[in-house]
Amino acid sequence: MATVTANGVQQENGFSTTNSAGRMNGLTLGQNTIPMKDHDAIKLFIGQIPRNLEEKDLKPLFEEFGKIYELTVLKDRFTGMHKGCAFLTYCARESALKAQSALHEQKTLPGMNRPIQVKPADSEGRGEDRKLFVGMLGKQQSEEDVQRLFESFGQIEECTILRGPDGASKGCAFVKFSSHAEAQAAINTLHGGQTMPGASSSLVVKFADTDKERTLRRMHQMAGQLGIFSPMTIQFGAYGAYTHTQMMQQQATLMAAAQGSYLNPMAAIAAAQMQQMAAFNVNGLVATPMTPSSGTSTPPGISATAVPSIATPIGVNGFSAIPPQTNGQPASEPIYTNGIHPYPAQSPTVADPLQQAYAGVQHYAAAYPAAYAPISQVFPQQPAIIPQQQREGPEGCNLFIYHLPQEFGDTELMQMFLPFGNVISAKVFVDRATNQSKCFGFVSFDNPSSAQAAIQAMNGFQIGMKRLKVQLKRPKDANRPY
DNA sequence: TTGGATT
Repeated sequence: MATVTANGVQQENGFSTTNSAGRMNGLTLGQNTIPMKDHDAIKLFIGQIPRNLEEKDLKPLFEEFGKIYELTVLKDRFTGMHKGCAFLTYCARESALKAQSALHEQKTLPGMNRPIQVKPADSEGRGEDRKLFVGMLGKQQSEEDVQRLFESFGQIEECTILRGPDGASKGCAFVKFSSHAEAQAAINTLHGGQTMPGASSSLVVKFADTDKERTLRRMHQMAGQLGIFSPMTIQFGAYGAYTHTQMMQQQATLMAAAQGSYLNPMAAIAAAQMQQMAAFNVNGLVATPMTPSSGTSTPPGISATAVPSIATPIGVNGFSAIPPQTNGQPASEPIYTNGIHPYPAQSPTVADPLQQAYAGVQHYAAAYPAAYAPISQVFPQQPAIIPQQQREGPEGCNLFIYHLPQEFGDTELMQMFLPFGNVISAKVFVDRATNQSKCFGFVSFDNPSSAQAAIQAMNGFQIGMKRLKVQLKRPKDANRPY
């Protein structure tokens, strides 16, 4: 309990709040003490906190080292969800140093599998300009390995490998030097210079995102989340903006609910944020009716009235979705509406393996009429500025595809698998240096039966001289030794 | 030949 001494200096637990320098940490007005902090106080970042601990629960743990000026649990800006970390400022600088040495990596809070982090917040050292993001590390490389790699460039203040919830490395890290120049020197020498064992491309060394960039990234990620509504059910048209906004609100609500915060006011804030994004997010995927000859039939989930009239049953990016039946002639050149052909101008001959592939896929599409819908871009003059998020579906919904034609990109991959269900993500792996496809990729559906149907139909599917290999993606922890 | 990653 706090007591007030005769001279008005507040005491807690028998400790004087006057620090070693003789400065008072509290301004006492009657019974109320307004906390004051030293001018050289340090703001600490506290990491690895269980999400069920709030300020009141954390306070006792930290008060042991001195009077707390401010303790704030970090919450997600949009959902209000506890982020598992906090900022802590003691009134006295010394308390911060004591807490750091006593607690940092020294104990693990209940339910956490990594030790608590107690260190000066990034805002303290204006650390952003000397902090590096390191990508393309081998998954088995440790903090020590990374430290060895960087130590010759200067004094390393911090080295952290990013890990998933299970402790597995994400193949990237943060390395903070004591100066910008040291960090720059490391970039100059190490970036792109070598490929780590097990990494798919050469080492990436760059300055870490600033706060602003991080915020932008978050927004993009959130925009990408929209994709959990499959392209099949997303539509823009005369009422496009309304539909889109509605969808975003719904999305925000779902996100809040999914994260366990139920329906709280933050969802409304998130919805407002998303509306703002709606203003520039026009990665408009639109499903359109299947064939001209069956104009009354509409694929599941598509409301005929909402289909914009300017959309036509022509795939913009790859092959036509119309089975080549219009006049009884064999498949002719696909129709491109964006003026860009997916591969260099070539007269389409039957001998062209890729053309065969396209024709084959078209043929395949024809065999799955109910599921098949082409993709069109409704606002062709507006570039799709939100890139397709790479996202995994639930277990059993993610496919690994090998032996893709070199020319296949994300779009072609997606179109090839659309007949089997809602593709929530399609990603062809590309070599960073050459921008060339590595001829394998991933497709994620929103349900396992679509994935199974795709395996059944497409595994062994011949394209040119190669046969596709289509199988379930290995789960992340599959090849971990013990 | 198994997701290009930002506490």
